[in-house]
Amino acid sequence: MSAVSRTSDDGAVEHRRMRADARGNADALVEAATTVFAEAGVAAPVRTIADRAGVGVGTLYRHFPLRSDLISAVFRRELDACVDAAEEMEAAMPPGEALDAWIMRFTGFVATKQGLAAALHSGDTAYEPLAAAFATRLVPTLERLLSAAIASGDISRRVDAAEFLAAVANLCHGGGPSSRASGREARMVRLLLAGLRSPAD
Amino acid sequence: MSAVSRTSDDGAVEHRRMRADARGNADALVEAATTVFAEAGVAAPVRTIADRAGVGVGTLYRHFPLRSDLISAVFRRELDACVDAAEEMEAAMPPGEALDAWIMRFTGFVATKQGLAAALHSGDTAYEPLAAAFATRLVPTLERLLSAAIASGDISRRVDAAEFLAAVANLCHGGGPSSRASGREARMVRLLLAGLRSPAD
DNA sequence: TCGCGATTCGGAACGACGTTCCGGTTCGGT
DNA sequence: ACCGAACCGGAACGTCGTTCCGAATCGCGA
Repeated sequence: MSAVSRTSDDGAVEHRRMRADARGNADALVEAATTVFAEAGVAAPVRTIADRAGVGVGTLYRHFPLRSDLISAVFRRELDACVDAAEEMEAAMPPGEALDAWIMRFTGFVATKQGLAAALHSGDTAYEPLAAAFATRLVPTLERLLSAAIASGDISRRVDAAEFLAAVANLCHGGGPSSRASGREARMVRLLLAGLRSPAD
Repeated sequence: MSAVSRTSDDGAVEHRRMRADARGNADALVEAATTVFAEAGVAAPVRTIADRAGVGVGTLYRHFPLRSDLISAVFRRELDACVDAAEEMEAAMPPGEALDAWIMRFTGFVATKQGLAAALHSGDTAYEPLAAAFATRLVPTLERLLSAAIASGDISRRVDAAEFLAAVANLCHGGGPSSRASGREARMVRLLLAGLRSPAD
């Protein structure tokens, strides 16, 4: 474990001690991946991303040896925004509402990422670091929201935060790039939230 | 639409007007696929199935031109059993319990079929006939159960049967071939069911 | 300013996969 | 027993993820 100032803790791009061209390519790759993922989902062919970045596949693999590294780099920013939103919601509304609002926020995040949830639960070991990154940031946030909502009496059931998060993510897989599918997913997520209110058996 | 006696309505094996060797191979393929799907999930390589059946890939594609045809053939029997179970449950218990029991039965069915739900929602058009077959058999069953439970006052929310079914299936994707994952999924499905009891907003 | 070595680049190459295709084989009615 | 139709098997093609290495490039020290 040589300690040479990693910019992120998930194996993504190192921004120090890098040649200028290398860094330029890494940035171009993240940008290209962002576009391609949005258009074709996270399962998009690697070569498509490399081509769009004007770079060979070798270069892509040099910077992101694991497929999950590239995905992490692309979604880390949005993930942070999602976590930050929780703090604002906690401050602005009662626990029960904050919980609902944040879950719906999370739903919106996942629903637009075609194939993200599928990748996370594919069992493919290559995605475990990515799943871990999500869990590290998201699970504590949800735990806080759940605890507060229980303390205030807004919800009556105690559930495992990781389980609940995985469930919500799973609920958002649905029907490819089609447009109005999001309505269906949101309805089912709301149903799940309603379940938290119903008395435990 | 030439009407020459199809044994099933989803494009699977024709059991009439077939040479004896052809039919033997078709049966061997279904049997092999059953084993392989159970061991490695529905995404298992085609060649694995052909090898296990002692047959070339050409033969496999001759009998099942669409991947979904093979999957249909394998799961149709279990699917029928699932539908039949609903009738027994309706006769044996009150509507609310019957609904719960059948949904958990369905959960058990889907949970053991690695990748089935993922395939159904992959957006790949090859799976649309399969999805249609599931919907045709399962949706009316769930609609009946839901209506009865509403009429008896056991549940208070009205939901779309197809949506709910898709949601339950999605909930069961989780974590690959690992063993005790089913507990998590069942818990979340129960939470969804609890949501049906909570008063509509 | 120049040179040289470490670093990075690009794409050819490999293996796995789904799918198509066709020459050879086998069935089964006559 | 014969012959055409139906069927079989696996070679072959295109796509994908991933690895590998000779060639090109950068940037530090002189």
